Amino acid sequence: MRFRKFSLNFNPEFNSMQAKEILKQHIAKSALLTDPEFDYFFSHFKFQSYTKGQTIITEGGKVECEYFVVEGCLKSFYINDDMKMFILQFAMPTWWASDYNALYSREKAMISVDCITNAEVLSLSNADREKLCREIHQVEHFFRWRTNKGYVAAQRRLLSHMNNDTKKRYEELMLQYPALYNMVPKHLIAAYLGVSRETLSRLHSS
Amino acid sequence: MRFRKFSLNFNPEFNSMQAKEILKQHIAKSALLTDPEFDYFFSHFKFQSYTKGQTIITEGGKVECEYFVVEGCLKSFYINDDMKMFILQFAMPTWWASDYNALYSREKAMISVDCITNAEVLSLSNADREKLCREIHQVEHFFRWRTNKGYVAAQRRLLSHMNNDTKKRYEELMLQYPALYNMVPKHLIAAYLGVSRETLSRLHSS
DNA sequence: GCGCAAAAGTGATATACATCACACAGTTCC
DNA sequence: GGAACTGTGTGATGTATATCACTTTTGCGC
Repeated sequence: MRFRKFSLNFNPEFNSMQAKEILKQHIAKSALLTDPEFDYFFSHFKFQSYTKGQTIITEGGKVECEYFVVEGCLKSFYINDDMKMFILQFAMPTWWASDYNALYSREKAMISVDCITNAEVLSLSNADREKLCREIHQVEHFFRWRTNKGYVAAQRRLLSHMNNDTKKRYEELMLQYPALYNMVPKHLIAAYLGVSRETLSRLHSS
Repeated sequence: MRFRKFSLNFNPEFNSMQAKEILKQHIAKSALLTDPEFDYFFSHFKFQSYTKGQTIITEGGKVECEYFVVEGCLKSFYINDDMKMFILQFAMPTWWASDYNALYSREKAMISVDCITNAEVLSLSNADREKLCREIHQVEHFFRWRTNKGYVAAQRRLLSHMNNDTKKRYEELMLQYPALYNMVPKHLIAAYLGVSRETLSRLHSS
């Protein structure tokens, strides 16, 4: 039997209503919104389907939105002058992705975002986020907590990068996201760890 | 003439009123508070003086506060099992420092904070921050923006670490904070860059 | 000013990782 | 089923950086 290694893991039945429920549960973890408040909040999101390989944010372009992943897997990445790619984040369901510097500072994107698998996302524009934050105190609260979580995670990853060798960082990543192993090609995992694909490959044999 | 390389850069006249003004200017950049609101906000801070070498947050201990630097320079750092130190942040005037994971999650500190020079800080407890965020919407707004800035900076630094060699990262740091060169010993700069002091030393000769 | 301790520089050697080159396996598409 | 492409494994070699050991310089208390 043929084993589809990079299975799409994609449910075509997915729709906006299920997405709404997933976002609702997600928000509820750190903010208290009444049902009407949440409905109003949700009305600012656009439900969007992307196919594997599609680009959502392009380096050098404008960034208008941030994206809440409902299904599938995105990556946000940077490509340097030697065309080498570095992955900042794999965005799995209930994760958010964007180029936050570009988004907040109205600058051109330095970071790209694209789809590793087919994906369903909810997009929210910068203008609408700021509007919602102004209008609903608890929304501002939610975004403060979410950003704080991201900040702590980024610091932790930086520390891990300074402190640990490739093998240790790889094991950490697999412990945190076991699903990645069969979902994304190894050279992308290498690009996340910041090593060459060859070095990553050799880890298994040692 | 003897040149005091690690000058204290310390103004004994500094007092709570000047600190208040510095904090006010800092907040005003991203939030709009009325004077009474700011006075109320400020009333939750404690003005504290520390001397060079004093520890503010100890690894393994409780973390109750975050610290706004008014004068001097702090460092937040992690020490690994081999007793090697990694510096997460140099905190200069108008910067904030704490172990944000421990502070938000009520866990024990993994990160320490101490004083590179004599320092004047304003401390704010976690409980008071949350209270103020609840009571004054603009305060929550301020902390969202501040945290977002930190998040973007941490991501940028992670990228720089994956992308650039030591020399480039050193030059970046010196460009961003020229004052550090004469303010902190070189082995601390090495600990920030994540390289050995020997390697940093050899950069100059090449 | 003297003496100790902390900081900084330097040489020799070891090592993790990058890079280049190539083989081959798996997937996709006609 | 075969071609083309993408992904993966592996050997040989080069290089940046760590580590260890030692010396020199600087800062600071007495």
